[in-house]
Amino acid sequence: MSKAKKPFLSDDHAVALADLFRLLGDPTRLKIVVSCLRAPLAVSDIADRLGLSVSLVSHHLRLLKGARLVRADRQGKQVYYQADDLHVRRMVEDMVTHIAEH
Amino acid sequence: MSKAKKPFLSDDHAVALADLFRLLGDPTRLKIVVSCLRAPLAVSDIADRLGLSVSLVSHHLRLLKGARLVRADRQGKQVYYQADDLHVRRMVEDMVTHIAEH
DNA sequence: TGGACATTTGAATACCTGTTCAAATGTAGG
DNA sequence: CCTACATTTGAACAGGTATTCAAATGTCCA
Repeated sequence: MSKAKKPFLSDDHAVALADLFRLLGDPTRLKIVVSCLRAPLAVSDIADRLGLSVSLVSHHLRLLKGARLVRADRQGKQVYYQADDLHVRRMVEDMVTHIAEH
Repeated sequence: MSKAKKPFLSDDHAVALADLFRLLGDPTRLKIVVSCLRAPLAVSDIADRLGLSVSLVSHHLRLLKGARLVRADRQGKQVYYQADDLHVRRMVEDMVTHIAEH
């Protein structure tokens, strides 16, 4: 049970957290994240499922990987991606539900 | 107890949710939101506290108000702003804590 | 009403970023 | 090695956006 501390954001933390939100702030990238929230998915599978070019998906995945929002696993020719940060994963799922419920 | 549904994002929902994240995806705007998470704050107070120009803060508040992330209350000459969406408020507090704990 | 204070608005600028296309790299099998 | 498939990378372009400055609007009080 916490004491309801007043949240304070240092400049560094603000930048770090904003970086995270900004990555989720693009519809295409957000859909990519959501699509591999539960199960690992190959790049071309994500592209097919979302109707996007493989190149575009790869560009976005690079950014997401850079922020450790997503993790890559090579398996033969294909590279499987999945959401990596547990906390962020739950938060995103939660917000998706929130939006769906209006 | 929910059944752990697979999160799905329609195009509309993706855009709406991404809009929300994008608003939080700027460090200045994020700090503005956080600064009025708990108590209503006047525009000039926010500006002073964060070391920003009043004009800049006002511009950002307009965007935040447009997304109903923030609510405005005029009291005489001053306009007090506070975070409006309960769910988002909790989410932001949660993420601030998360970032602070690394 | 007139003047001081608080906030909003608009235009202008400089920077950032999502997307596309073409080319390069990596990987498995014949 | 060569081919086919999967992914990555880089350059280029278009559109978006955070910031600043000056001017306008709103509000109170003498």
